[in-house]
Amino acid sequence: MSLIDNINKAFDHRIRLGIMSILMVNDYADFKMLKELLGATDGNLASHTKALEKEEYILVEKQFIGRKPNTRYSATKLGKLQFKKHIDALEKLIGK
Amino acid sequence: MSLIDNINKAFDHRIRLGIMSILMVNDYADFKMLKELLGATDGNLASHTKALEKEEYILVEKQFIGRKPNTRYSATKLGKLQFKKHIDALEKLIGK
DNA sequence: ATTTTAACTTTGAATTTCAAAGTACTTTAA
DNA sequence: TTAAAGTACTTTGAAATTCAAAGTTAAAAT
Repeated sequence: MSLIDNINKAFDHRIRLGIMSILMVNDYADFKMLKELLGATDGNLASHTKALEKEEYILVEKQFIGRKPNTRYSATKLGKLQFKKHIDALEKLIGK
Repeated sequence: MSLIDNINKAFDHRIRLGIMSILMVNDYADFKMLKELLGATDGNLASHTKALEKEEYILVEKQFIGRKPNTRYSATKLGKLQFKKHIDALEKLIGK
């Protein structure tokens, strides 16, 4: 068991780290919100949300608000758990 | 200025994060030590140290110990500074 | 009616990651 | 003493990932 075993590969990237951080404190965030908060381009954000969705760390819900499409994201129970583990591992790694 | 502006891309990867963490508390670490602590393969570790070297975040020194080649790494002043900034940014991001 | 804006998705090129194989010795064992 | 095994990396190139440009579809503004 190495030093970085509990560092989760899925959260290695700063945009995915950002997405999860946002979804830990907000029940939902939509595409636009994530995009603005993270300063990501559309395609880039889409691929990172897709990666987290694939791991089942976030849930994607598509709906219409009025007549406009809207995609909103939330963290799954698994995602929250794994993210917490990741943070703990990070703290252990850097906190000494 | 977005949420993740101060998250340093160079430290996004867990192996590079591990290397820097080790070099923050140890003046030096050699290839073998990094490899064991991080559980990385040779080629993989080499490419991550190269990436950090390119940014001038670590210093690479090659010497012989007895008759064996030995490569040791240390964090540069810049590397330490940038890593601290990164950690601060991480804490801000995840600490609520 | 036409242009602009919004909210994404698709695409594929560029970059990054990774481990297998290679290099250049040194050490051990026969 | 010479062959086999180990050490300490480096090189290579295939695979995976990242990224933004361009595309799509429809709404809003002019």
